[in-house]
Amino acid sequence: MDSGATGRYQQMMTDEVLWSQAGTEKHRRILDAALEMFADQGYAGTATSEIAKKAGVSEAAIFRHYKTKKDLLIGVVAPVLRVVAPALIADIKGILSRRYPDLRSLVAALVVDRTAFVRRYHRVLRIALQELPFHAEIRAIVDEVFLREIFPPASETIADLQARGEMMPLAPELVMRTIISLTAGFAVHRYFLRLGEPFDEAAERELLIGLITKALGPERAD
Amino acid sequence: MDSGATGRYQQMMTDEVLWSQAGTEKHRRILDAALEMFADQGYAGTATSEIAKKAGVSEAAIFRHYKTKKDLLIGVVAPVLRVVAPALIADIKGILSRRYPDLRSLVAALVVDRTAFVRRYHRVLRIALQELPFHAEIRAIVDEVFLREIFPPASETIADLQARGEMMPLAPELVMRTIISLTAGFAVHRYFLRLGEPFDEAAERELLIGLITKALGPERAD
Amino acid sequence: MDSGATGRYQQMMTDEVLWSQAGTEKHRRILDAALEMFADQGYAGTATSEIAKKAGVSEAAIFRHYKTKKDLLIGVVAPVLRVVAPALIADIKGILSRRYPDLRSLVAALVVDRTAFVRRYHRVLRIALQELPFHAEIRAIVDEVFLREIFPPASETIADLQARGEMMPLAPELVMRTIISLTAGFAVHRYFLRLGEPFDEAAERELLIGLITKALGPERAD
Amino acid sequence: MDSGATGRYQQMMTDEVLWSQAGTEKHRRILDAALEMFADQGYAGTATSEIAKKAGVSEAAIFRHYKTKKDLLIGVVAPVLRVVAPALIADIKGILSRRYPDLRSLVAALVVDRTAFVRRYHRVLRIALQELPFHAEIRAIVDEVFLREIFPPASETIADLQARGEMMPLAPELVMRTIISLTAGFAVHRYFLRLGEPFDEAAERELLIGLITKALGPERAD
DNA sequence: GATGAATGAGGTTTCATTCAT
DNA sequence: GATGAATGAAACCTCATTCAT
Repeated sequence: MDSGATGRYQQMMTDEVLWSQAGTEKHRRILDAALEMFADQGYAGTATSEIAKKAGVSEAAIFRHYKTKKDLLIGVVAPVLRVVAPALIADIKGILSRRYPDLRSLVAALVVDRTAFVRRYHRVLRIALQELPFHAEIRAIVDEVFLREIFPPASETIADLQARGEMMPLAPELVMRTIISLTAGFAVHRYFLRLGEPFDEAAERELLIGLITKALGPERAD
Repeated sequence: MDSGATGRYQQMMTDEVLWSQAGTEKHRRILDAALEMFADQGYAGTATSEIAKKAGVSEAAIFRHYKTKKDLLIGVVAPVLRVVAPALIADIKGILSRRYPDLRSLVAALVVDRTAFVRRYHRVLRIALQELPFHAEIRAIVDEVFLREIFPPASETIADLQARGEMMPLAPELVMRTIISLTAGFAVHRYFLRLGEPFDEAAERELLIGLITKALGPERAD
Repeated sequence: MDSGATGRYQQMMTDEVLWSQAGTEKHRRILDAALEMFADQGYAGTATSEIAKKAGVSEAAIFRHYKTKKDLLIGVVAPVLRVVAPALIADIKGILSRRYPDLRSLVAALVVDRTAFVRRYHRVLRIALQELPFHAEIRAIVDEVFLREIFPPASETIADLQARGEMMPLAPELVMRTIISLTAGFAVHRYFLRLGEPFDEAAERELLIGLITKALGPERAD
Repeated sequence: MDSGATGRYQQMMTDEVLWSQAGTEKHRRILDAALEMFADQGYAGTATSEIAKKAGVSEAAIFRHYKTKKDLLIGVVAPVLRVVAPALIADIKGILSRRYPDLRSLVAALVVDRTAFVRRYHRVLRIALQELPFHAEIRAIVDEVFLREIFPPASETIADLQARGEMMPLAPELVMRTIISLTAGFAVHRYFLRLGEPFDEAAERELLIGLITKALGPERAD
């Protein structure tokens, strides 16, 4: 399901690589269990004892690796934000360095890539999103990664597209917010609000691509 | 602060009306305190004792009115969803029953209305959003209100606009998702990610209106 | 066993008066249990669960009254230091305001009083002594009570005795240290190092009185 | 710093000699760390993990040398009590075997010796004192050393002095208690209640000597 | 001989909830 | 109707100790 454009990191970023901090098998199981339970029940709604049970370890084992429950949360969330997000950027650059016949092709490449990312890491992203308002530590990571690693290259690319007349001359922040909003709307619909309906992912993705392209495309003569 | 277009419910839905369940001053203070703390710290992250202290009542007083903590959550969230949302719809109908020179004017009327709504109730909405994944009760209310009270009239209106050639012929779900996504992106940026930057609300709103109009406007000849 | 000179506080300072903070019977039982266990096993060596069990209450009951275990320690120790010690002083003043045929009679009155005090409160005193090095809070109380309420009147009395030629002209600190050291040596021997031997309290007290009198009495011609 | 009268053991009893049980550098570091932490935080208030960290070894290393934490406590405290105290006695005997012009010279020699001892080992003594009530093992050592090695020769010497008319005919236990009480009062003031005041050690020691001499000296004609 | 990982038992504290007054 | 006291259960976390490597 991952198209070739998705980039190399998809294959590499197995959990073993992602959780390179975890030296032991048990440590990895702790992270796996925490990831799943935090995603399902929220951070505050999950007891460390539940995580321990699900991981098949003692509760004390958790606290050997993480001084506090909050440290565990960071331990689960940070790698994805720190390691994966920058890898994404590298891929975006690859995508953008190619030539596209029109904005639509570009958006299509981007969206396919992004939805694959969301599909792969949706549980961690869900946790990060849910806990963002309550944990300054997570906000700090997001701020840092975004401002330092995502915003500058993305701005550059947007400026480039706008210079070529392929995109409306909107502020880069607004462009990014638009793409993120619409993609997130798609993802929320798809992954977080499971309404049990059948979901034709490919078709939906095409519609999303169309919407973004239309919203951001160059102004036509009225 | 609420423009005239905002509709009648704004004036009516003071907290006293909203919390019509609350017969006594104390009851209202409990709901106020719970609203604020749930919004700030999340449901699971807020102790009933904290709510009691902030409300200036005994903990037992809370449990006189609500059998369980979860009941209190519902008591805080449900009125807005049940009372306010339908009132919104009534207003939307009013908005839509008028004639507009073009889609843009319509979207403008809608967006102004919606952002006022978000501004007014953003804390309750935040709670509802945050707790949606964890509480079937809230999901049920949202489902019910949405499916029964919001979706049908909105669909009808969308179909109407599409019939008039003012809007792309997209599925009503997608149209609504698009409006919601972009408005929510705006609101999140505005209310939940306080980055401390100055924020020119009127200008930003114009941009939002432009984006939605462009995304959903009728297909131009290529 | 308390001679008339012992003063009024002995009769008054029952635990009910001492623990006036304790509104409930259970609260008092908590303080009683904590007092006993801290004295027997030390603060760090006593679990709150043990205190709860001995008091016949739930562990949570302890933490309703005292936010932390340390607060409980202070709650046990402070009243004796704050309420009883100053009452002592008042009595000392009474003792000293009388006329005595010689230093020995004065020391006798004092020692009887002091040993009665130690006998009455030896467990709290033991705790205070044991925990003094580890808890700045207790040190602060001792400092305050001593410097503010004990030292000044005692100094005055000592100066008075020295002026009358009844006592060696030593610094008041040293006089007090001598009395306290010898009395404490007596008390430690008597109450804290239970060597199981029979102990003729009255006779020992006489010896103590003699020693103090001799040590502090006026210099004889050599 | 140690005057000549202090005796031979001062030079010998470096920690290396004292902790002759410790074969390795690490073992010695463990004992050093335990000594310091037990003195500062008490036995029950010190975690083995803290000791390990301060010693720069693994926690397991501690348990290689000592089966339990209590064994470590004994390992820290016993040598001083078993090795140093008897050495003291030997010195006392030396001191006492000399002839003194009067009781005061004798007391002076003793006190100088004893305060030097306290200065040298005050941390171990502090631990022993603190933990005495809670550990039968320590009490047993103290009892044994005292009853077997200190009491008999000291009694003999006291009897000797009393026979020579240099000392009041008090029970040897009381004589020893008096000396210990007053010296301990001095030491507590000096080492354990650091009140931050300047402290003229030599002058204070003279006063202590005077007090003991006066308290225990022969009865003058009244 | 030393360690890092692991743990069972238990530490203090908090929680939502009940109940006598 | 309101409260302060009370609590069982469970929260997070720490402890002394063991053991495979």
